[in-house]
Amino acid sequence: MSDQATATTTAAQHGECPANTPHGEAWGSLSRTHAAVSQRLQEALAQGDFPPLPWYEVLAAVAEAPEQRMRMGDLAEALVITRGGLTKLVDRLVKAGLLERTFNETDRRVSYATLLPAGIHLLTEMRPVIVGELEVAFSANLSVIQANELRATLDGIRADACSGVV
Amino acid sequence: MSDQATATTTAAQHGECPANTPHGEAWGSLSRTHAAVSQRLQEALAQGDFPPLPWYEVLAAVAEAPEQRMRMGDLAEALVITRGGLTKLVDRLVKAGLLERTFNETDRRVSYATLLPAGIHLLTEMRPVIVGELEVAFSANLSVIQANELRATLDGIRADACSGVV
DNA sequence: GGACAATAGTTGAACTAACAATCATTTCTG
DNA sequence: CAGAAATGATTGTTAGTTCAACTATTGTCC
Repeated sequence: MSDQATATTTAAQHGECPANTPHGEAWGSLSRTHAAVSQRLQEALAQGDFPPLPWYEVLAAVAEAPEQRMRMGDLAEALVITRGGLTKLVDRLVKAGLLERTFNETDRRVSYATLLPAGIHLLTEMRPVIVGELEVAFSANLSVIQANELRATLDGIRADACSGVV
Repeated sequence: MSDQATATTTAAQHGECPANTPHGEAWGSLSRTHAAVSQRLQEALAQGDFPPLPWYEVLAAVAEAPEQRMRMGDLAEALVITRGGLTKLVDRLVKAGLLERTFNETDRRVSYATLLPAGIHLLTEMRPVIVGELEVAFSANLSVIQANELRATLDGIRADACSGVV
């Protein structure tokens, strides 16, 4: 145990620790950048007395859907959170009068999260805050072309991460 | 401000919602990709009866630091989590025998999270799982050169997001 | 048509993380 | 040198998330 520890210690001290694969480094940057930007957005929202970031994500996702409504399962998948978590998140937005639950007559298992006028209104107030912060964080580093390239790269990675069980 | 809301409401109803700026889209991809890859890593770790992803991140960060130890504040900043959260996270790793707390004689405010042999050993077991999953997710989409470009891009964004208060 | 599996969503318990307040130590300043 | 400000870390509280179990509805296959 001690000799093994000594050996690894030496390796790390020499900087030849095998963690630093290019993809590992890229993942580290991705993870930390997500946390940093997310933190910045949360701060900006809190400063304006707005609800937390997940509320915005729900509203934005539903607003883009046809008829301003989405099935719970689809919404959970779009936000990459669990269905149980989404149920309670939507509960809070419903309680705040931003969403309502509507139902499907032909398949009574499914329920929709449907945008209410108050939700649309709040979304229009939150959006400039989000967009403004993102411009600050992204504009200095990314042209429009580069932003689209970045998006395409990340979407490709996500596709592999999801269907990657194969 | 109400006319502004009305105008935007109409826009949303017509599906020409202005949220889709290039930077906004890039952020959406970044956020969802982070969640998807993170989820995949968590699943792989759970499947091998390994501790959750944050434990790996702590161990990996400390392992790369000189003398396999880091000040709590620096570690929190590196992982982009709060100091309070880190205190309790390190508590769990200490309780598991992976880290120990050590102290600085010259400044007795600071404490270090110091890697123990068991932590080094666990790290060497977890690393191939993480690296393997990342290879699957990234290799199909990214050459080594592209991975480094992605890393540089993301690091630039993070720098702006952190120092961006200006 | 009726049992069985599959799908959609919700609920309760355990865990995790963030926020604010606090303690201890050090540094600055008059 | 004493007191105030700043720094480093921890603690209690609160809120949010996940996981597993559960209900309800629909589809499938003898």
